[in-house]
Amino acid sequence: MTTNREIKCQPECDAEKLLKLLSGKWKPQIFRLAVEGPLRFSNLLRQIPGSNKQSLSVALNELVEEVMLEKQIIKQKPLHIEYVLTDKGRSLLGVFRELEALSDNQEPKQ
Amino acid sequence: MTTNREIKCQPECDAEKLLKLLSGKWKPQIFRLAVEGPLRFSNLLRQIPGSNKQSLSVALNELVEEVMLEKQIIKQKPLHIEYVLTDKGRSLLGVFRELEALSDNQEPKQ
DNA sequence: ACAATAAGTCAGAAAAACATGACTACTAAC
DNA sequence: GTTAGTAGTCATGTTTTTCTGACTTATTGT
Repeated sequence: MTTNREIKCQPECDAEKLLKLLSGKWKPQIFRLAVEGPLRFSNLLRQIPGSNKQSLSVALNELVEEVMLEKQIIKQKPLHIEYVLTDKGRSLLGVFRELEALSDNQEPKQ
Repeated sequence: MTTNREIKCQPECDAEKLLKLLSGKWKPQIFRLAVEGPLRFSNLLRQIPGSNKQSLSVALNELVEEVMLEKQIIKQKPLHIEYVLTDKGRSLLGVFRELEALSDNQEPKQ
């Protein structure tokens, strides 16, 4: 009889996989930018100073693999690729909001 | 005029620090066990298969440092140490619940 | 004094994550 | 056919994280 079941997560549960998916070095920034609109590779490189092609490429592929982003080939004049937030990806915003709420509350700084 | 400000987080914001704090290899499991009651070092080692002293020690110290856990010396018969979830630590459960809600919803498996 | 239990620390090794620079593939313009 | 733009991959190297096993400190029991 477990009276306190506030977290029901098991060792290698989905929640932990999800957490891991969010916590790469550049993933949070990618999310942050993705909510503002479709991402393009070369833009990301410019918009995330200190990052690099390889790491961004890996991060994007992982996020596409987990259906957080969708990769779309835009067949227009200069033919390019857009990474768009999926519904699943969008649903993760709640997690970020929770995190923000906490850091706002707990470290009010003056 | 940013019309879509769903995430206001800046590159090295508190939310990302928080995320990083949660995402060590053993931290989520430590949290999961901490909500069920005070932790003891030797118990953790047994309860988290595959972990090791060094890593748990580092993780616990970080969590204590960030006031997620409190270290208490119990002056009783076999004199031992307990790591207890603080209010701050408890407030992080919301993040885990968000994560769980998502993984439940999105991968219903059957 | 000696052994046992609890809670670690420390140095070094191994594994995982991340970064760099050179290179590739495709398209379109000149 | 050469140049330029976009979107990468690849091999390699560096850095960070995690693991292992030996050692330490403190308390209690015999």
